[in-house]
Amino acid sequence: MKQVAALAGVSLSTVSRVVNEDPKVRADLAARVRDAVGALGYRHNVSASALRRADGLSASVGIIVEDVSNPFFSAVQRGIEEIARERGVLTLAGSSDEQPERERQLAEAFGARGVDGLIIVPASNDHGFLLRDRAAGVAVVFVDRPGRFIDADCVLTDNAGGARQAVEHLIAGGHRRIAFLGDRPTIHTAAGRLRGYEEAHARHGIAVHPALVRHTLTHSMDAYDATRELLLGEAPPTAIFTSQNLITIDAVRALHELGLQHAIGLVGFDDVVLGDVVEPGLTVVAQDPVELGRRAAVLLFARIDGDDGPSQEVVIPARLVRRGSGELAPAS
Amino acid sequence: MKQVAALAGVSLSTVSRVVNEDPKVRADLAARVRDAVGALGYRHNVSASALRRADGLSASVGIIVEDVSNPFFSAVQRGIEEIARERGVLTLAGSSDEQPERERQLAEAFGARGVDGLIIVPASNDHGFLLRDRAAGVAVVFVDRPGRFIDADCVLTDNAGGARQAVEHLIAGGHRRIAFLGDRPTIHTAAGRLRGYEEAHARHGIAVHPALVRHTLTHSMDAYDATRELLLGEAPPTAIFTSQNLITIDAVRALHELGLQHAIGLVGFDDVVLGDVVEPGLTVVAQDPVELGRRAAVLLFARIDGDDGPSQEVVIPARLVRRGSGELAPAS
DNA sequence: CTGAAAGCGCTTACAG
DNA sequence: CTGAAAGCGCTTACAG
Repeated sequence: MKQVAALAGVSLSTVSRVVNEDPKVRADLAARVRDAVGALGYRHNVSASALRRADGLSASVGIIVEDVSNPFFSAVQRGIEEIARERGVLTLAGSSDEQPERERQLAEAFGARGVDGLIIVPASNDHGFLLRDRAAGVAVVFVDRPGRFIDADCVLTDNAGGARQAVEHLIAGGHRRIAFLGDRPTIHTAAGRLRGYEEAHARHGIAVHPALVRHTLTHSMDAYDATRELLLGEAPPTAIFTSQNLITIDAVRALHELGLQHAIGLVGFDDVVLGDVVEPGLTVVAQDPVELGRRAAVLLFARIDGDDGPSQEVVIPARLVRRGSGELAPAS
Repeated sequence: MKQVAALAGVSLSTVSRVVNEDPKVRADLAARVRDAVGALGYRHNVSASALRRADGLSASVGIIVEDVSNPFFSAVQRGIEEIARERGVLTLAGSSDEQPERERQLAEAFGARGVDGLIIVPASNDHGFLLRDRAAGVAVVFVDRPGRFIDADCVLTDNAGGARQAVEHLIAGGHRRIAFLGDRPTIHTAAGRLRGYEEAHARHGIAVHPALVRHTLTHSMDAYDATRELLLGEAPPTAIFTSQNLITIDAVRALHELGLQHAIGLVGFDDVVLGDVVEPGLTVVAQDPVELGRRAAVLLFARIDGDDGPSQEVVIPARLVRRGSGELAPAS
């Protein structure tokens, strides 16, 4: 910037004003500065700028998801990026891998880079550590799951409602022995979906069979193994509700290998690529992850712009998509 | 930091040294500083630090891919993150949407935030604009496709070799009329895969039928429509080579809707979720996108660490995975 | 080993 | 409208 000022024959202040598009600069001076910028290949240093500027904004936000390569979360990330892009805001992204410690480290690292806000898919069960960041002026919005021990905006899918819908759909089809395959029950979404599963049973006066409820299917083949065990064991279910995209994929794989895909009902939470092509087609309760991301970003930028109203909880409904696997009648 | 110094009763210099883990600070002073840091909830400002520090490093790198929500690119991003994480380096990510202008803007925006390096999936056909960033000390590595008009490291899949393998596999199965469904031919990967398709034909003395070669299938239903047109037209192909994940998915969908999935051979470039469950299973030439990302990151950090050897081109082979769709004999 | 001072690249009252 | 000066939060020679 110093060089630009020298070449243009103006002061640093003037260069700064031109770079920041202050309209009060005389046209000919501005033109000279812009020429110098071009000639020198000057690059504005946003970090240095943020250091001194009144609002302290760095025009960047941090995103913490469970795993950037999970299609669900990468779609959330994409939704955030779309809104951020309109404002010229950049996104930093990191994967917590569902580890509280890693989540904390990422939040801290983002904070240390001066992000204006943080959009977080919670991994830990205490987000008190974010209070400090917020006190330092960092906006915080949670997405997919609410934060804990902190009052902040969040954008959620109606997990219980979606799961209830899925399971009631199976019940309406005549199923009475419906298995539940879930992630760690400590995860908010997993808990909500389990609740929906139970509510659906309760509404129809059907008992939940504890042996059919399987949790903590977190690793690559867990749900595959659980599906096999359930189906090959005694008193197998006539239908399965898989409560998450990766679990659905594993279960479908197991069903196909056992040749039971036309015999056992299946509804999954989250849509899955090729879900319409597999036979039978996959009946799912679909979320809209891009929309989840967009809404979270809108909320975040409202806070960055100074909105200090009470915190909001946005709930987005899930949509039942019938494709065949959920419309199979029980064998008996 | 000033407050920390005051509370600990030491100078700013000492606080800075402790924060940067300089071992030459007396233990009791260091302890006092750390206590003060804890008590005050002090957060280190990495941007301000980078401004003054000798190496000028911000411990962040920028990633530009076509679309962060495409499973292929999100896996690349994940691979980069894994390597970056080991070094405590953060990743900024953005989608170019295959638009040169957008790619340039992202690179500039990342540069303005002082990233130490850039990993780019090229969208434009002239990366001369990066020369300026590089002169300013920003390392550059390309991934998936090479950059143009700039001498830089890149990590590529063997596109021509993989495509050749795929098409020769179909030829070995008896196919002579093999369609090619591709992205914009200006994209390096698409061009390489087309070349492999042509080479496979040439090696076996088979003529390529221009009517079976379809390009620029960039939008959501393009490949679906193209598949229908080819199959419902006169002189349809007996097999299809789809040169990219999204195109494969569209083509499979069209095949299934036409009920031709067991009649028409198919090999796709890129693996696809549920590709083993669909019937017939999808034969693909699989890339390893996570590895692509990892290798690119390793190369980038070597440059950041000062490696100024000649630029490298790393080529990773693609792997044929037989699952059924590529082993279908031609109908005639 | 520690501290006072200069300065990284920038913005912003404050005069003029 | 423009410029000189102070200062954002930090690091780093330089003395001591």
